Amino acid sequence: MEKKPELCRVEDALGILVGKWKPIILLNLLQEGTKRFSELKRSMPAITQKMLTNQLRELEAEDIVMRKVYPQVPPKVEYSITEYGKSLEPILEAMHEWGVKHTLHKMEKENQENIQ
Amino acid sequence: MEKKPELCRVEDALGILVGKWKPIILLNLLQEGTKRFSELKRSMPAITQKMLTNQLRELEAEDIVMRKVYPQVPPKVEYSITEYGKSLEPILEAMHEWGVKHTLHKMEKENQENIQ
DNA sequence: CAGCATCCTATATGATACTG
DNA sequence: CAGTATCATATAGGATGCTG
Repeated sequence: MEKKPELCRVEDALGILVGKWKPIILLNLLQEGTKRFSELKRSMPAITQKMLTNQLRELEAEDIVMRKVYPQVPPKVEYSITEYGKSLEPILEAMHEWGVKHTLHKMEKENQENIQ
Repeated sequence: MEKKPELCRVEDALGILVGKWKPIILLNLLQEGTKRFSELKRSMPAITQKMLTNQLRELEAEDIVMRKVYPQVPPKVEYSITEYGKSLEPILEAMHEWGVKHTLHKMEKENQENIQ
C-alpha cells in the first residue's frame, strides 16, 4: 500500500467494478466464456436492455470486455472477457470471499442485539 | 468463485467500499491508526464536513470503522478501523495494485492509438 | 470541534417505445 | 437480435448556514 493516499489507485479498480450490474456480468462471462447479448440478458432477468448495453459499453471502453459483431441478419454479437480483463478475477474472488464472511458477521451482530 | 452468480457476494464488499471518499478514508485510518474528525478533514482538503460525517457513519454502520466520543467541551471524536475492518485491507491493497497496472495499461493503449 | 438541517445539482438507473 | 431514443425517477454528492 502506498504511504501517500493521494497516490492511491484503488479508485481505478473500483471505478470499473462499480455499476449495478457489472460484477454479475463479469462473473457470468468469466464463468461461461463467450456469450451472446441475448444469453446475457436471459441470465439476468431483472436487467433492462438499455442497462445491459450501457454496462457492457463501459467495460468495453476499459478493455475489460471484448465485443465481437457478426455482420449478419439477424444480428449476432458476442461478448467475452479480454485477457487483460481476466486480471480482475482475483479481486472479484477476494471480494466474494469477503462478502460471504461479511454476511455471517452481520448475522452474528444481529443475533447478539436480539439477545440483549 | 461460486458457480451460481445469484449467490454472488461481491456486492457486499463493493457496497462498503463504494463512496467517493471511502477508500481514501479507509487508507488514511489503516495507515495512521486513530484520527480525530478534524485531522481526517485536514488530510482530505476537498471533502465537505457533511460528506466526511456521512461516509464515516456508513462505515460505522457496517462495523468497519469505530467512533469514540470523548464527552468534553469542545468535543473530541476519534475514528479508527475495527479489527473486523482490517480484513478489508488485502482487498484494498489488491485493488490498488491492479489500479497501478491499469494506469500503465491505459497509457500503453493511448500511445498505440497515437502512433497509428 | 464536530456536527446537523436545508436546499440544490449531477449522475445512475429504469420504463417504454421504436428500428435496421 | 441487438440495439437507440426519450422521458422519468432515485440516489449520491455538494454548498451553505446554524449550533451545543
